[in-house]
Amino acid sequence: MNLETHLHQDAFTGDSQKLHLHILVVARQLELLARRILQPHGITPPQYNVLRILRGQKGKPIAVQSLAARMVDPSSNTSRIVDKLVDKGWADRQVCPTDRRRADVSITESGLSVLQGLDTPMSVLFSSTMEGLTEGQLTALNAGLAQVLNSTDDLLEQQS
Amino acid sequence: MNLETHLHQDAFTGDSQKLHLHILVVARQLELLARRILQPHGITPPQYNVLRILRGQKGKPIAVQSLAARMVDPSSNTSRIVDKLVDKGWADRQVCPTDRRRADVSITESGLSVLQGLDTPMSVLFSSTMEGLTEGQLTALNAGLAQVLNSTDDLLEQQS
DNA sequence: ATACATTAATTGTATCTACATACATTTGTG
DNA sequence: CACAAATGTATGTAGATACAATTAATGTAT
Repeated sequence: MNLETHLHQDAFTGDSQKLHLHILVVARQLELLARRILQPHGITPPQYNVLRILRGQKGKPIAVQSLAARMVDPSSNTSRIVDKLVDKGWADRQVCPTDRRRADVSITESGLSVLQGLDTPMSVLFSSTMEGLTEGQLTALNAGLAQVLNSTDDLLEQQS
Repeated sequence: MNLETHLHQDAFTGDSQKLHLHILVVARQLELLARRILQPHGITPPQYNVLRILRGQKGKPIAVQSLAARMVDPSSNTSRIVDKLVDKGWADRQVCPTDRRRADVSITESGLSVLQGLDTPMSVLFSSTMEGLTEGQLTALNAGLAQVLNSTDDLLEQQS
């Protein structure tokens, strides 16, 4: 099923607009698929994202703002996402000794084991959604999106 | 700025995961840019999406469910999005004469003129975000994402 | 015709998000 | 040291979203 069929639309005004829509639609689908996997475990995609970052710290605590900078969706609500994780016992938060404004966040054993159970289904998701692509296409797509990311970063920076 | 820098991360576990993240991050950026344009006019991205679909109907009314099928984000809240548009006088809703369960939605003159004012900035957005790409890259990206869309459609259908 | 299932849209509810703001702490400057 | 500015986090609030349940109209089978 192509984009036209997916959106029940005949054509688009240009390849740029089509790519724009393609990116939005596919992102939406990927998030939906991830949600289906995470939901039974009581985790939302942003929560999963934060847990992954925490695990990547390999024990080293991280400040909330650094966490936000590493997230796919760097909203201003990282505090509340961390709240949820702490409530569930998957993360630990304590005041940073050297700068008491900061909150050091780290993952707990329980958080690690939840993540571990998700590793396989999530990596199966990654590969199965991309399995129709050749290695060359994968590289080309990543390169192209890197270029778009460049443009959007510029445009966003230029506004702020 | 590449994805690694953007997410403050060193590497990814594979090209599939990287592409997955690329798509999510770029989609997020594109939506943010669109939001900046739409916000001063009091329109949200989903509302804009619906208005565009209504205009594409060229006067022919459309049912809420068909509207939902054509949206980028086919959430179950199309009713409430239409509510907002009707409240602002941009859309019109009336009971379908042949099937009174259905609600026929159409765009108003006022809605058309709001859209018209957004056409230029939005198409500038489309082209400026994609301007770093060659025509060939655009085509390749669209083809690649069409392939991914295929896979995600399959996976989602298979679940439901 | 009546009962039952199906379809279309809306509504309820909890959660999540955006954006602005508040509060505490730290840093820089005279 | 005093004091303004900047920084890090948390919260208040309105609006949006996900998912389930509900209402209303139509289709279908006996």
